[in-house]
Amino acid sequence: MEKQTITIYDVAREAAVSMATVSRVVNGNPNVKPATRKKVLEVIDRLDYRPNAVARGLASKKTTTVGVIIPDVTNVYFSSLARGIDDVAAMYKYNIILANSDGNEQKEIQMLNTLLAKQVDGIIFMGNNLTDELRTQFARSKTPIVLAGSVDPKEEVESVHIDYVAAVEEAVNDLVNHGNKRIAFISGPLDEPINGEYRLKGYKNVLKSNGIEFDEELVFETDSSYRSGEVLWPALSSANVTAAFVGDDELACGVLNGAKDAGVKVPEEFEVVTSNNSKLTEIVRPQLSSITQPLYDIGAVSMRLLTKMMNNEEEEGAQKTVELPYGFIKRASTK
Amino acid sequence: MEKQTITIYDVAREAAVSMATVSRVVNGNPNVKPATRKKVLEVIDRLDYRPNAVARGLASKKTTTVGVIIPDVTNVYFSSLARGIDDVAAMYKYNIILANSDGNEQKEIQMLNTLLAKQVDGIIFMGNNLTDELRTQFARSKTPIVLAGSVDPKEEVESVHIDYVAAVEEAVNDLVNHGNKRIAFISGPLDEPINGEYRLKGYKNVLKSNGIEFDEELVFETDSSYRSGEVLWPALSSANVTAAFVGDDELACGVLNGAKDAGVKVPEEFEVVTSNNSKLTEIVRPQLSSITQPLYDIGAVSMRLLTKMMNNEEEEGAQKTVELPYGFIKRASTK
DNA sequence: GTGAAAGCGCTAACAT
DNA sequence: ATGTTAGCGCTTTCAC
Repeated sequence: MEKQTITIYDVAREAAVSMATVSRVVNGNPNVKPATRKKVLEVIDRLDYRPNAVARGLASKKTTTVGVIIPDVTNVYFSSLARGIDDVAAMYKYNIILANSDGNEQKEIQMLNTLLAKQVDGIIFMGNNLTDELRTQFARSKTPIVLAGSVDPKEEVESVHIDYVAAVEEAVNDLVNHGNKRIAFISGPLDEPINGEYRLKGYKNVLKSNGIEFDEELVFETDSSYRSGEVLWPALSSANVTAAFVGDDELACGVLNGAKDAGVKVPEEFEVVTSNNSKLTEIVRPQLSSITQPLYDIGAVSMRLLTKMMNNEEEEGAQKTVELPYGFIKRASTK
Repeated sequence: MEKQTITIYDVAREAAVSMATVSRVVNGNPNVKPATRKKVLEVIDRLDYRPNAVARGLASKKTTTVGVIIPDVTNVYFSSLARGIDDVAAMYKYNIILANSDGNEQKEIQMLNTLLAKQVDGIIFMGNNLTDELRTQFARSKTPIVLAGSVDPKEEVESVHIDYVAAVEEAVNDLVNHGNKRIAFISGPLDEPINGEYRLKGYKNVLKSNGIEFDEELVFETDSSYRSGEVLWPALSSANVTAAFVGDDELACGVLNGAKDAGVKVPEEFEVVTSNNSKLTEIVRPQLSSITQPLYDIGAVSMRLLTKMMNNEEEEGAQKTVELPYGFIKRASTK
């Protein structure tokens, strides 16, 4: 004896009204006489009726859910963005389908397609490399998409992020001002525009305006893991580096600990600045000076922007790119 | 001129077959002549047809999506579980609706209801306090639910976790073996069973079997934040503590740094063990000895269990509780 | 192996 | 203010 799912029709019959009326009260449509509303509400309560969102989605062509493609929830940078996204989503009554991609293009494309199949009303994409293939796939559907915490070099897709070039300039400038000439540039894959294009440009700009020659040997490309940073010191040391700009906090913690474990004095002999000001920067000793990014806000603003796009509230010809303010916080890892 | 969404019916017409047949090839039903299948597939490709998962969900009463209620994605403990959940979900072609609750019962109930309204096929609940109200709400629906990384003291809901009592016993025993008599018990809210019931019991058990009297003054209840740990040293110090068991890694990092910043030598003068063996334990100096929990696996196993429940593959009268093995890793924060 | 037809539970005109 | 009636795009018997 299966428990029968109870539908809008059951409520209508019990309340002796039409399903249209039930639908109206469920959806808060004001065109219902208070007495009727009350009666319907009672029946709904008595029958423990719950509107079926799937049926509603099919009929209305809106699912009030948005897809979120994330490289890895386990990474604080991304989970901070995700939290901002979810909070704003909840505020606007949306839910989030979260899918981990590991930054793998094939997975990203595949996720995108399942999300579209599930009729999400919009998509937030976090990823470090917006390939052409991906851009093509995006274009296939008319579902609004925004990039959170990343950049579309071609500026075809809406995105929310900070000015990476300027932020890195500020950080590296600090290092130069302390007299450092040989400053390492340490980051994840350079084929990710955020690293190879923007951050590197900021780094080079500062060197140039200070008359320091750019030295290819001081660019260290790794993955962004703690471990990769930890084992980097010997290489840094033999390159006679006295300071480092690092593009990721976990990586920076590794670099810092690797140096310290080798007996190097920080910041006296070696200065480090990092990029994301996540919790980690305060947990290590010495605490890490860092560019500050409003991670939560980047997520929140992305989602807010997406809600506008989903409601066609977006101004025509509005800028595709939202730049949020960055900052710099000096801690003990720099002089 | 809106781009018309193309449906199964369009494909049927173009391929000169019935929609039933199209449905069959889309769903991999073998009862289709190869030639027909080929023809249909061609049309699907040509028309760029994508099955509408919402319509499918309405007709089949399965959405292939599961709800995941999580206190905070930003917390590594939970995000690690979440990653395990999502990976296994993906493996079984499910998607995840992720909702942050902040451990707030009202939000949890509300999320639960939206998830059910969205007709999720199952739910994974992460939370530290399974209240009666929540249990009642769970019972209202027949949707399978499993608890990940937490315990239902009444054992009414399926759950996956480690043996917290035994794990804490092992950790505290280590501390006792090093000659410590005054060992602090530091954790988040004691009204969460995992803290106030299981962990505390393990702690007391060890004291008892070693003839050490339990001292209420050595129990420190805080929230689980880094900051709360950081400011705890003065209190610990005046309680003449020589070691501490801590129930959360962030909290433990705070405790450790607070002590170190006050000039205390770790582990010589003060030993610390923590509970979750997250990345943080290796990032701080000295590195933290810790209970090890297979976080990713707890998530993965929870999801696997849920898939079985969703397919009614679960053995009748099977144990409601899955206990995964814990471990203990000695690092530099203990002698 | 294939088709016809009846829903799935709801929204959204359109009437009244 | 309320009811009637088509769908929404698909799955799923049940025939053939």
